[in-house]
Amino acid sequence: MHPTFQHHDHSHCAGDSLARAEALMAERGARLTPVRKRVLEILLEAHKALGAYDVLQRLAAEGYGNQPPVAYRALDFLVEQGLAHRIQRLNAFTACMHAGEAHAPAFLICDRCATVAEAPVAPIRAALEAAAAEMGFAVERVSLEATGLCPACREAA
Amino acid sequence: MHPTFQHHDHSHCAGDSLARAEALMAERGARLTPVRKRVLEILLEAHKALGAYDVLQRLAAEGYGNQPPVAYRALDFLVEQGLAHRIQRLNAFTACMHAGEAHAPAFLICDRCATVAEAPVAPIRAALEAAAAEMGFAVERVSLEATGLCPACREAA
DNA sequence: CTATGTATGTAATATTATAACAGGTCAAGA
DNA sequence: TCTTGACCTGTTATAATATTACATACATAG
Ligand SMILES: [Zn+2]
Ligand SMILES: [Zn+2]
Ligand SMILES: [Zn+2]
Ligand SMILES: [Zn+2]
Repeated sequence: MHPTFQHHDHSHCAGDSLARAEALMAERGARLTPVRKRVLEILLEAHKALGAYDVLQRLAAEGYGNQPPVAYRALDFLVEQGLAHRIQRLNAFTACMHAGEAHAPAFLICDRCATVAEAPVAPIRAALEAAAAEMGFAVERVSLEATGLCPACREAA
Repeated sequence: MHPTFQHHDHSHCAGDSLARAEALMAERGARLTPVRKRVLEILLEAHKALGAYDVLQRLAAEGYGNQPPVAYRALDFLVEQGLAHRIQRLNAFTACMHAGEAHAPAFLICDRCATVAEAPVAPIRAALEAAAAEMGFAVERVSLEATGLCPACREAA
């Protein structure tokens, strides 16, 4: 079973990801400011997709600004930097589990518990690009999102 | 080059699709009422993704109701019946070019002109389902959307 | 220090979507 | 025929998501 779906001490992977993120940002000269860092932490702690307003609520509770742009700007930054992904289907955001690794992820979204896992699908992307090229279309960005039931919810059902 | 991206007399494919839709609905005992039919026509005429409010505006101009549910209900019906698709990335809807054919489409969305084409990707879906199964995840619905440049806009650029 | 670019805070507004309820149509069955 | 029930349409109101515009603060380079 994939680690995302296993019961695990999540504080570990959150800590690791955070450290990796800080290293990456330093390397690139990008600024992981307090708000941005806190938003990343919030996403990592949640381990599932959160809406911008969910994030905003938590920020506000901690003394950061409580207007939508505060959340959207931080989230947009994280997405640009590849530290988070946007899940179109949910109008929500999730921390990237492979920051800096140059990956073309597919997202597996549980309909029940909203857990989001990233599946590796490089070959799929290649196949799509080939099909598109035949049609004369130049692919730039791909989003591949699947909904269904995660192992835990499947058992429960 | 794929037909969607070619210059073509679009009234033909719109007419064909509409006829096919009526046949399908009759077969299933579903009702393609005037509003629903008109919405499908609007999508077919546009040949690109339209937002619910774009559709609504046209409906209202023709004497139908001018409140959001009028558009959303018709669009939801068309999507349920497989006569249209929702494009998550654009919060928009587009007529299906293969109604009744049981297909798992990928959408190629032009960043410039918003034209949307359906690419056939049955093998891709199979590959994704296999990858997900290995992680214990049961896929139910897949949405695969790519943005980029269509042939025409590519030439222009 | 001062200018410059960048980040944050806030108000206002735009865009997308749904809930809840009132009538209207139509066909099946008493 | 009349009633019932399913379903479609219309409308009001509101929720949820997202952006624009502008003011302020803060860093760093010159
Ligand atoms: Zn990722
Ligand atoms: Zn689940
Ligand atoms: Zn289709
Ligand atoms: Zn184009």
